[in-house]
Amino acid sequence: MSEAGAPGGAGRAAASILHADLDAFYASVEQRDDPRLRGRPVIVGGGVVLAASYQAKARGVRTAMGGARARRLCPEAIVVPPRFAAYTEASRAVFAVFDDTTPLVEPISIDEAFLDVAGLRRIRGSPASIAARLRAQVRERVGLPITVGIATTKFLAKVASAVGKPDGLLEVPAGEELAFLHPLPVRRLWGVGEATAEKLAREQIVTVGQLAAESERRLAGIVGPGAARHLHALAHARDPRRVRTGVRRRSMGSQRAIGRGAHSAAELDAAVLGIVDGLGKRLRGAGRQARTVVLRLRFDDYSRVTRSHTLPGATSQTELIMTAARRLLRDALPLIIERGCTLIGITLANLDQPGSLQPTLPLDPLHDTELDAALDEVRRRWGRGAVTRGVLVGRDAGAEVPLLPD
DNA sequence: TCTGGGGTCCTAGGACCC
DNA sequence: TCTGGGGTCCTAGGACCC
Repeated sequence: MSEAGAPGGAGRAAASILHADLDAFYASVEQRDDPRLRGRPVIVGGGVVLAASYQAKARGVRTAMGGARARRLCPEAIVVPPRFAAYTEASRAVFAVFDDTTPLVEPISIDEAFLDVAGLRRIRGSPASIAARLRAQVRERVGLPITVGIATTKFLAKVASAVGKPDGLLEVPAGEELAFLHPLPVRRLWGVGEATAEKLAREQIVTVGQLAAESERRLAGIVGPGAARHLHALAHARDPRRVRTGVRRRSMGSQRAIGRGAHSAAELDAAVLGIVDGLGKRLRGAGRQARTVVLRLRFDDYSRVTRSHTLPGATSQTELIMTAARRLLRDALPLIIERGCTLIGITLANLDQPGSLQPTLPLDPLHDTELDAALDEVRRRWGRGAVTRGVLVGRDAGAEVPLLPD
C-alpha cells in the first residue's frame, strides 16, 4: 500500500520528511563556547551525565549514566556543569533556521524537530539539497553540528538521523524502507526500551525484520495489544502521522532532589512551595491553566509513587495549586516517613481542560450588573475560558443561562 | 552502575451515570 | 428480585523518550 498524492501522479510519496537532530547538544554547545574543550572528551553534568561529547561517547560514556562510572570509563574527561540558559538560546537560534527552511516544523524537544519539505521542491530543490543547506546554515549561524535524516515517514526519518550521526545526512529513498529497517535491532523502534527489548529477546526477536515476520496476534501475547499494533506497523514502515505544527504541551512539571536522610514536614512543605511557585509563574507566563495536580515522590530505594488530585476547574493560581499539593503531601506523609524521600516533584496535567466547576454566588435581587460582576469574579478566580454556562437557583430555579466562552 | 529533570502515552480498576 | 452493557472520569503505575 502506498500513499497517494506524489507529484506527477506517481504511486509512491517521495521521501520528504526531515528529522533534524543536534549532535550531543549540550556538550557541543560547551565545545563551541570554550575552545579548550574542542576535540576532547567532555561530560556535561555531575551526578549523572546529561550529555557527552563524541570523544567521551567513544569511551563508552552515555547519557543518563552515573557520574562516577562515567569518570571511571574516561578519567581524562573534562566535566562541566550545565548552562541551561546557553542551551535554550542555542536551541532558539537553531529553530530559527528550521523556520527559515519551511513553515511545517514540529518541535520534539530542545534539540530536535521534524520538518516537512514536500511542497518546496520547485522553489528550494530536492529534500536532500534542502537538508544539506539546513546543516550548513546551522553550522554557520549557530556553530553546531546537526544530523538530518530524510525519509517517507517520521519514524524512518528519525531512525535515519540516528544512523547518520554524527554530523551526517542520510536519506532512505522511497521504496527502500524495509531494506533499511529490517537489519536494525528492535531497540531502534520507537517505544521499545529496555523492558520491551528484554521481553522480545526472550522470544528470539532481536531485529526489526524478525519482529516484522511475527503476526500482530503473537506480538500481542508478548507485549500487549496496544504496543503490538504500534510495533507491528512501525516494523512494516507504516507510519501515517503527519508533521504537525502548533502542538501544545499537555503537562508541565518540576522536581528537585532533596538528598537522603530525614526531612521535616516544614522542609518538605517549603520544597513543594518553591516548586509550585515556579510552576505557577510558568503556567501564567504561557497563558495556560491546569486542572490536575500530581505529586511525585522518589524514595531512598529509588522506588517511586505518584499521588494526584483533580480540581473542579482549571486554574493558574499558585494558591489553589498549593492547597491541592499540600493535601497530597499530607496524605503521603506516612509513606515518606516509612521509606525516606529523596526527590519531590509536582506535575500539572489536564492543561486547559475547563472541567465543570459550579460555584454558587448569592444574587438577590438579580440584576444584570450583579450577574456580570459575579461572572467577572468567577473568571478572575478560575480563568476566562472556564466559564461556559450558568444555572439559576431560586426563582426560575434550574434555568440555564447560556454564556459565551470568551 | 547508579540514577537528573523535562516530558509523552498507555493500561487498568473503581466510581458513577444512563 | 435480580440483573446488562456502555460510556466517562479519576487515580495510580509503568514504560518510554530526550
